[in-house]
Amino acid sequence: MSLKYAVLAALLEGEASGYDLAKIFDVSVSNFWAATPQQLYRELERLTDDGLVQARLVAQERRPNKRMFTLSPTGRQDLAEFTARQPKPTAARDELMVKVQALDAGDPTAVRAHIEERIQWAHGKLARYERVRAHLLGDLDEDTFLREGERVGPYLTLLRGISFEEENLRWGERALRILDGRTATTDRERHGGTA
Amino acid sequence: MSLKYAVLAALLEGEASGYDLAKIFDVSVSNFWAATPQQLYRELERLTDDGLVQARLVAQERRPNKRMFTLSPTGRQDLAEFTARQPKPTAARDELMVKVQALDAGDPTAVRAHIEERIQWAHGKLARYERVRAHLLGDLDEDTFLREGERVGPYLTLLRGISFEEENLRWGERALRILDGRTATTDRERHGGTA
DNA sequence: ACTCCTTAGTCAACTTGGTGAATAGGTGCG
DNA sequence: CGCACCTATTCACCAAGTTGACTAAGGAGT
Repeated sequence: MSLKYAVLAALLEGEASGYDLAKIFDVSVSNFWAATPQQLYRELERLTDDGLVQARLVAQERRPNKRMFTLSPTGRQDLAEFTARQPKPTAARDELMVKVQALDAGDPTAVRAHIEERIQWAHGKLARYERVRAHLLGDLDEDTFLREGERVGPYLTLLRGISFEEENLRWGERALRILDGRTATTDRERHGGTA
Repeated sequence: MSLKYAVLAALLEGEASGYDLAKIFDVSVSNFWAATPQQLYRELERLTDDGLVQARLVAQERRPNKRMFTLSPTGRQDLAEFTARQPKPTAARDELMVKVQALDAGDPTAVRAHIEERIQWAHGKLARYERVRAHLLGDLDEDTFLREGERVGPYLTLLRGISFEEENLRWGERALRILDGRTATTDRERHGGTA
């Protein structure tokens, strides 16, 4: 149900094509609601049928034609009503954590490598987020923007995304230290230390 | 695909019924992989058919009969291989954030209230996590456990869960301050201040 | 006595989400 | 000159998740 509203919320930024939305989702929305391009196209189709967005065909030369979508008044109101309804609790889905959970009965060095990749990934995400942040702020400083900007919503979700990735980083570093501490211990034991 | 391995990983703790697993998922696993009881029962059925878990019927008096599931050697190996494969990136699904994103075109006071609820929820989760942590540690202190415990996996995922909720708390408090700062500004403007 | 909660599970229907490929011209790189 | 990537979308299928009801018995609270 929420993909619908994630799309409507994304269209608050203005007219966009399915392709545009796919990119927007990729860089920012995916942080709290991931969706593949196919999901977006399908959802836009439905939203158009239900009159929540208006579609218009833009013929292009040297590029495929595209359909641009705008939030309709009905869509805007539906979205507003949605914000007032009680949200469902967060549903996390992190495959890495499943592997970490099973680490002791699995392949600890492989899992260690996955954690390192996750750390690299987080660095990349943070760099992209910083660019989104600069873009959102425009020429205002943060305090002014937060007090007077017309759209703090996207900034707040961005802050959540940033602290999520920072937390990923801190957790990852700690996890690596812990795992390294253990292999060190195991080595010592192997050479006849503790036992 | 990962629900399968989340279940297998949970069975590393020992034999459990579907009902037990539902509770385990509720308090700890749900943090990185949420699942409803129905999903678990279905998955256990499949895993039994595929020989990855062994099922045994336990007749009970004054309680409904139950089926207890154990990880089979094949299941254990499948799980180990899974840990070595590259994980998919995290897929977040947070309805509250969708509402926050649309906040400026929606109902800011309602969203504010949702954030407050989220904060309360996070407090509750943290309290439960502390109990899980104490249970995992047993009589060891953290350092010893992390160096010598046989199963650090569940502890590491728990740490991630704890810092996630702490981050929720910090973000929530900050978001509330920001929103309050804005209504204050709006009030001043209404009384003829800034313009 | 009545109701609600807990244990323990099953079934069916439905809604979402994910995968992979097809189409098709344009651009950039070496 | 060819190959890979970018724009832009669609189709078809398959996998996964969600909802709600139903069964059944015991215990706890009012």
